[in-house]
Amino acid sequence: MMKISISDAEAAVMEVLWSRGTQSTEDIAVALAPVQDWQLATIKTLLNRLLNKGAISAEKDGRRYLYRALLKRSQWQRAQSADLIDRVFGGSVVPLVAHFSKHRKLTKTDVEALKKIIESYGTGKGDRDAG
Amino acid sequence: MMKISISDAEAAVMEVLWSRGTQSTEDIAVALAPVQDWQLATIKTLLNRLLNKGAISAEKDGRRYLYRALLKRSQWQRAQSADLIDRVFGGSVVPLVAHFSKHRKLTKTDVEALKKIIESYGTGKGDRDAG
DNA sequence: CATTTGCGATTACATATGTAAACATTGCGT
DNA sequence: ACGCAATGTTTACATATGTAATCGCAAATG
Repeated sequence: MMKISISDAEAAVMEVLWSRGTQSTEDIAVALAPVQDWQLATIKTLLNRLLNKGAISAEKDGRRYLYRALLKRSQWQRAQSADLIDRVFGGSVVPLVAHFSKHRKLTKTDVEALKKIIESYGTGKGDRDAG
Repeated sequence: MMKISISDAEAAVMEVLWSRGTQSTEDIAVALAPVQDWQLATIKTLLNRLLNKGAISAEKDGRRYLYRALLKRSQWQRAQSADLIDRVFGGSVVPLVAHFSKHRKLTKTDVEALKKIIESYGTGKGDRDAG
């Protein structure tokens, strides 16, 4: 299982597939319009690159194609996190959280949420995916 | 204060300056030798790019230069973190930690450390930098 | 003083990425 | 059946990045 790595622009397209499921090029263009000032051509290019990388699949639907994410969002998030943690913080989440804490980037809600996560850690309360 | 963005290879060089302080090209080469299979020329290129980006400064020392990091490691870590959190997790650390938790990537020690951080959060125990 | 040589500066070149235009194909409407 | 419009495919081109080689100059050396 080769590691798929996608670029930022490509991730924007994936985001649409992740949140809206199977979509046509047009659908994606519509979904991205409010956030990305891209020509349709650009989206076509990105879809192609994603296809080549194996991050998405295409299934014919009449004249056009419907695209579906193969790479899962959680896979991607995990890879991105691991990458950051390794590259920037020497392999542990702790310095990252410490960093946020130190710079007062945690809201009251964040702290509460983190407490819950930490407290329930190891008690089997957290669900785990198939990985 | 413009935002400086450095590449991965450049970060490897910064890492040396951050951990060892002011260094000459040779020093850097020596420090990197065990981890990066680079020619001296490569390091020279990277130092130049870092200079242009304003991430480091150079001070003459006889025939050579001594380089010093201008961009602080914490600045960089903060920028990288913010970037990841925004790009991948919608702006909050919580999903990231949750993610790590879910995938059992937290060691016992991590959990303890996180508890401390969370508990002391807001009590003024954490120091803050000059912003 | 002429020559060698250690360094920084300049130039090079491939791949990835952002961003698109041009081209090709094929199903639709008339 | 034929031409047009919608879609996908190919080609394009600039910038960033990884990775170096080469050039040019100042300093050390004989």
